[in-house]
Amino acid sequence: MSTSPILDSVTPRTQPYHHGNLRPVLVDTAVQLARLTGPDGVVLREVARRAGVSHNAAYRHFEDRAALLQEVSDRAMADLEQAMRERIDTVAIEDPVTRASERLRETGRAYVDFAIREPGLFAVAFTTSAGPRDHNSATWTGPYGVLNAVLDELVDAGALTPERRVGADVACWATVHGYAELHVHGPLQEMPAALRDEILESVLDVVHRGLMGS
Amino acid sequence: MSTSPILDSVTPRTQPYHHGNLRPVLVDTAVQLARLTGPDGVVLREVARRAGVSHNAAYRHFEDRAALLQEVSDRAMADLEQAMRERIDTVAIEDPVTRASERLRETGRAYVDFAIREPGLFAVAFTTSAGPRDHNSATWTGPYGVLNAVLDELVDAGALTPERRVGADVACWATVHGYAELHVHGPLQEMPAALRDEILESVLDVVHRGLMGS
DNA sequence: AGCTGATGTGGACACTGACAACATCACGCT
DNA sequence: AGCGTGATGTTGTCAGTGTCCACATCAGCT
Repeated sequence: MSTSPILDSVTPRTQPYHHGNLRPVLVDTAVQLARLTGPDGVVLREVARRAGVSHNAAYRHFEDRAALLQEVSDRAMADLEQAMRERIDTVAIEDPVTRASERLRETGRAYVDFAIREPGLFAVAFTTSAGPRDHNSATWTGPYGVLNAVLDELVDAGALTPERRVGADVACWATVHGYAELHVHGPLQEMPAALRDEILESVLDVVHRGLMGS
Repeated sequence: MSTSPILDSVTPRTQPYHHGNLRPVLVDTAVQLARLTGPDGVVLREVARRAGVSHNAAYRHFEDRAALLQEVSDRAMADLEQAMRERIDTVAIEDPVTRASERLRETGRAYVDFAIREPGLFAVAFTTSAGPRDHNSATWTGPYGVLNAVLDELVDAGALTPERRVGADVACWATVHGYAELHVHGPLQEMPAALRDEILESVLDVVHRGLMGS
């Protein structure tokens, strides 16, 4: 049936018509783009291009561009959580009080470091936020769950009173989140890294004293 | 020369060819759009449409879409600053220490309130941030300048030691900024207003204790 | 063998930011 | 008085994007 063997050997699809594994590849590609350029860089057609597939192919796996972005956001949140867990586990201190305190500090440092190291992912993580599913701290997972667990350790160690435990999660979260935002996308972008780290320590001091007294 | 008097009486431009006052009108329109839809809503063609002018007219007054957005950002920053100043001036307390403390709290409340009340402007204000021109707190104006002034009042009143004054600005800023972000664009959007205000007070308590001891 | 549903393609449409060529007009110079 | 010149506004165009629709391909079941 071939009119020309040349066309037949050159033209035939080097890739099968059906990719077979497209969805995860699309997500990976989108994550890669998000790391480079943030939320606005996650362009449906560019993702398809890099996946070696036609534009529109993504619509078989995602409702929307927003749906794909949400997937990237979930991945970013998971990455952030893991970064926090890893850093927390590096604390090797016996005394329960100082141990819990230091673990809280590492939580904050990990949060800010992640934002600095992965600005694109950090941005995507908080652009399409479905928010905490419920207001019950116990069942919550993700970065917020990690923070809550560490704060509970402080209460168990007797370093944080139950009264001050109320709202402490939001206070900690807001502080490191704001610090990260101001440095990553905000007006403090140009601050040298050394100074940034130094001031972060003093900010963590403020939170520590505010929660547990001097 | 008119082929038809009807066309001549119907067609003539109701508006003069040159707008005469376009630039400020464009900025106003852009601000209006930003309030409704945030940074992404500031669409050059839509701004021109609402100003009753053709697309591209804006290019005679702004280099870029980014340039127009920067103008909106400046306006938003000025609005935020004014909101803070107004709220600060409502504090009517004699005792210098409690007066300065309360003025600091009002600074934070005003910041968060503005973000809640004008989410679009708040977002634009921090999207295109040129950042503090210099790291010298004295010459700085805008919201950051207001904060620094209030913190200096606390030092003058003897409530805040000079050592703890270092980095206090960033600590305060980060806390309220993070609190605002989490509530305006972030995972805490769905929190009821009453609870939001209540927790903000406890967060401000943490900052107060952290800076000035219990 | 043939059907069917899932998956991928090609083509369109409306929208956007940006550029280039042209139109209009206020103002100053001769 | 006339002219021209630069600022301002317009029209036309291009590439790029998200999304919809019709069609192509193909694996697996009947």
